[in-house]
Amino acid sequence: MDDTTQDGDFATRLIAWHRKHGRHDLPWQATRDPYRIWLSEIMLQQTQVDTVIPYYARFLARFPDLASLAAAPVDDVLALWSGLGYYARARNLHKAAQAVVAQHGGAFPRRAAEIAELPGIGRSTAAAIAAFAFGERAAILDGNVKRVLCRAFGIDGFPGERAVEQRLWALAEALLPQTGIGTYIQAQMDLGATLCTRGRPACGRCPMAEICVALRDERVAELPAARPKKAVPQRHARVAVIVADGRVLLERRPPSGIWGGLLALPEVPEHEADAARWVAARYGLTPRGATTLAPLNHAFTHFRLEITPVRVDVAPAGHAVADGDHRWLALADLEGAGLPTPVRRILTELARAPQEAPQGRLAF
DNA sequence: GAGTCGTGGAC
DNA sequence: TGTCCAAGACT
Repeated sequence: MDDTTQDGDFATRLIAWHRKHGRHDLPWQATRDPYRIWLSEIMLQQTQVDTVIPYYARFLARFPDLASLAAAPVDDVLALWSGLGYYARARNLHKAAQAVVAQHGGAFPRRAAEIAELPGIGRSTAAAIAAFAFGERAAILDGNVKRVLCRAFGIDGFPGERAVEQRLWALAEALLPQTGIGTYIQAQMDLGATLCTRGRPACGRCPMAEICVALRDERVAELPAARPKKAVPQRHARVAVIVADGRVLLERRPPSGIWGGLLALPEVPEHEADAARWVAARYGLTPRGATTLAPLNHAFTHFRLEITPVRVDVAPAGHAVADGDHRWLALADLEGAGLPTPVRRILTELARAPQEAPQGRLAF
């Protein structure tokens, strides 16, 4: 089939549908400010709209414009990102803001090709920003568009595969209307998010029903093709909950890897049998007792992690090891810190019942 | 090209 | 409870 000509007025159908049935009241739709559009696109990467909305509002309240973001310490940015996941997005956002100030005099670049040079912005996100903020005629290819195109045009193969993705990009480019790009792109996203959904698509109300290959061939449920399955490994970690004077010791994680750059509970090396002795040796603290707490499970996309917290009460000792990569966090002050979700859960429970009797076995 | 990177919603 | 994956990018 010729993707470039047999489009059945794809864009025309989509835009007409969007006028009546699209989403028009999302918080980032009321502006053409590239900063606000950019922020929304980054937060929405691999993240659903309902999850983003409160983060978006808090972030803009603290950083109303690009200059304020560029001038802020990265820890403040990470704190506002805490719980949203994919923290490299926050670090790249911060870096990109500084790059715009340094290289573009604070004015956000207007063309998709330039926008894509900024850290954390790939081809699809750059196109979305350029289209929404500046009306550039550029194609996006996110999860929604992939799903809609695979179904409407009956495209086989896993969309993450190179050849399939190239074909989808070409198709997305070919389908672009001459005008009304911003509306068209929003319409694509809305169709995928509200109607051509993964689970139960509402084909009865779909503007593409007359031309949809998957619907015609009764292949809606099998398109797009599923990701090839892989075994998800199970990992284990012990973390030290070092408590002194109602405060807990946090340690910054390495810049790359899981929870990169975030403050988190120190991870006890696997070969260390005695967590308390390790704490004494590593931090120069004086343990008064250690208790293994109830383990908790955290599921990532690509592995499972069982976290066993070991509470180590130590003598105050002037709160040693306080530097840029360590921080004694008061349990009463959990909200402001940029913490991974499991760490926040552990500490919230600790703050709720700090004197609670040990739940697990004693470490020594 | 295949791994890595978080979290929560949907089923 | 498990499985899949969402407005992807980077290495």
